[in-house]
Amino acid sequence: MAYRIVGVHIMSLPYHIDKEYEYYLPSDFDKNVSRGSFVIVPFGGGNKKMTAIVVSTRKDDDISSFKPVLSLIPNISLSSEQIGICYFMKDQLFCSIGDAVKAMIPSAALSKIHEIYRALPDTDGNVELNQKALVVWDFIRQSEGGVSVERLAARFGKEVASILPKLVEYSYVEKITEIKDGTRKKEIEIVHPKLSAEEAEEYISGSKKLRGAKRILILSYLSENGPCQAEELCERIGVTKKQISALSEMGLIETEYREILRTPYNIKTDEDRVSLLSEHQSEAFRKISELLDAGTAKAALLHGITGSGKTHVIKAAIDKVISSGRQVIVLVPEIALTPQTVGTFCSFYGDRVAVWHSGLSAGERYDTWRKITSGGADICIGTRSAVFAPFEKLGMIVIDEEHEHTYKSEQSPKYHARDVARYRCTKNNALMLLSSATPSVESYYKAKQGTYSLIELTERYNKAKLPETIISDLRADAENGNISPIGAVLGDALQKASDERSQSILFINRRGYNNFLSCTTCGEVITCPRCSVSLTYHAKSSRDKYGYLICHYCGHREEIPTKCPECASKTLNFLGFGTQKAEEILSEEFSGMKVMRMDADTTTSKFSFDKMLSEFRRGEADVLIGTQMVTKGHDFPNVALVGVLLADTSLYLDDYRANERTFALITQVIGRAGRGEKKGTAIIQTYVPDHPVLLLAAAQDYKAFYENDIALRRSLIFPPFCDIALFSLSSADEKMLLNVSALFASELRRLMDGDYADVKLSVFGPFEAPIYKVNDVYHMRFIIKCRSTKRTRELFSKILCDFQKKTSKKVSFSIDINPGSL
DNA sequence: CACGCACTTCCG
DNA sequence: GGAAGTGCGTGC
Repeated sequence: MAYRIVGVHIMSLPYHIDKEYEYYLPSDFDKNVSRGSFVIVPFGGGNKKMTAIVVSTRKDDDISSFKPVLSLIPNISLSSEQIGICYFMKDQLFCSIGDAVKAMIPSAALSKIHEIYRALPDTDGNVELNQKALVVWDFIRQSEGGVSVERLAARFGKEVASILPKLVEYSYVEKITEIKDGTRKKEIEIVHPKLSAEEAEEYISGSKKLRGAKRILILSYLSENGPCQAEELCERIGVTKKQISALSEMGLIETEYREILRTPYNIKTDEDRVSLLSEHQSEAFRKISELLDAGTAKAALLHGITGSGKTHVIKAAIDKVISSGRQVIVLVPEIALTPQTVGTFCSFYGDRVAVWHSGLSAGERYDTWRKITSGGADICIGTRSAVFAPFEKLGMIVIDEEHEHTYKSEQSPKYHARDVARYRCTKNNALMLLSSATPSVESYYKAKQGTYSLIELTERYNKAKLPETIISDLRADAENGNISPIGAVLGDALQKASDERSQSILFINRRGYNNFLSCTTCGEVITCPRCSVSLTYHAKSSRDKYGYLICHYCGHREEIPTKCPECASKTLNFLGFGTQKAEEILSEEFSGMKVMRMDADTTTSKFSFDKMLSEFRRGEADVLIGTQMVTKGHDFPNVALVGVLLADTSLYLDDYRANERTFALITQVIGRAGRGEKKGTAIIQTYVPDHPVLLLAAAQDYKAFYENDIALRRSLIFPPFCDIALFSLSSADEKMLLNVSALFASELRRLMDGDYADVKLSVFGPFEAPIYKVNDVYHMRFIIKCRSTKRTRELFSKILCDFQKKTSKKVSFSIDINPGSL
């Protein structure tokens, strides 16, 4: 008789042993097991129960060499497309299939395996225990219902792991593995009247006896008002759940449990809202329309200057996809920072929208997931992980503000939403629509090359005016002895705005805290001799008494110069200061103005963020000073002045994307000024007023910026002309880490000279990570310029597996392909 | 000679 | 990752 054999990937195994393992299905087993199902299997010498996903099935007569599948996890499975995404992620990102699955599905959907130890009653004649084991046993004996391993480990430390098997062996305790159903649906209890009005009346009037005035009250309420939610009933007439269930047991009423989906957003449809497309917008829509009609996978970049009404075009495209019976995913950089985008879509599409982001509770995520799989939504709008929304007929994925770094995951698996989106669109013959006012150089390059269709919106909607932009030279202030972060030009403008009773926004770059060295005389910034990036200051450590400057790309390191290499003056200064300091200074220098500070410290909850914004909109402060979050699209009609305190901080971040980020940031800031009737002013303070990126941003000339930057990247070989692989090694044992890093370097060289001579790599490293020691763990890294081809990935995968197998577990390895920052 | 531990091996 | 297997040092 033939048995079914399933190939599975076990969920929590490290990368180097993550492969397909085969198990047989016992003959009486659930017939529903198929590719995509989740199962529990015994694994390893101890036959530990593990969650696994089925990726293949076949038949075989001989099952002698296999272990059996233990059980099927109900209510969840992956589609073929989703399994495909997992393999794609494993191949591209060097993560296990299990890690990919975890990134994709809500954690609440998978059952959790709990190991619980419980004392056995009869312990006579047992082997004697040592002191420690006795204490542990006593602890287990005293806790009713058993204790989890986690709690024992927390109470007695890691050594319990060696004690517990003995306690089990000598029958002091038993080990129970329970599988808790993770799928907690939220249900509401609805109470129905069961009696006819006449029958109920008999109880209410007292002609039929029923004890308890409250019970009679329930009957009379139900017969008058019909079915009611139990909680509401309790609240309205002051009864308890117990009284309801008592009546239910007596058969006088009926209770029904109905699953409800938790929706954290209050969604209202606003069907009156009709938007007519301008001529330019119609033209853009027409091009997108063609791509949608093509019937094959397409990708497009919608490049539209701020205020050109990209959202209207996107909305029209979404309408078209939905009316053809397919579904849409809309990705936004961050839900909290784009409430109006979310609000807009919700008002257009009502409850056909599913909102997905990291702020959802586990239960809310699970409900949203179910809403999508059950066909209850046509649009999923959300952050990065919404790219996995389980639609079956995906027609389009929109990535709004395509250049934002939040689309790259910082945790493993370190995927980029754009790459997953492209994969999904290819498999679904769908359209990937990127949208931005300041596209990433990589995407614009692809558009220029023809990989993406380029759609441009060059005209401002409603003829809104661009603000006047002034680049203010801080060196002039320095010469006049003004060391305040608010220069003369900005100071005057602030005063003037205040006099005219209009508001101002000041933006300060959160990044860049005393981290690079600049000459206040000539504006020169100390940069790396081999790379076109600034050197980062590293504070002194036990090994370097005075601190040093380092390049994060090639590892170049030098002492802190005492004079400027360009003009020889001794006015080198560390640049960068925080929002708090700026707020302080502002209040001192402009005592009449009310200042509001908005940064990560003052907006700990999403609630406070919205609250501050509406306070500012109501005019409760003259100046809003803050980090990145003040630059995101909120309409403040009374804001006429926008200032950037120091544009340089993001220019000289030691990252090849520094220019791109600065350009995007300044463009965005300028867009904040003069949204109302007044013509706005934007003031950009800098020590390098001639810097081309600043000039081009002030002129809002993206194309010139792009040409400039792409040329730079071409000559220095940075993406899109290569891929960057960041290999990280970390360990608490510094000496071992250094040894392994050296070993890694020589092994890499050996492979590059031998079996993988055809793979072209430029290896930089090993050198210390920017933050060498984190939580007593040391970090080393290699930066490798390469092309992420099949062969390159084979090489990376091989060396990663080899080292994880060979090296002691005290050192851990990871790869990040094209990291968000370095 | 037993046991405790570091280190290696393998998991279907 | 984790359990079992291997080999060696220490302790009565």
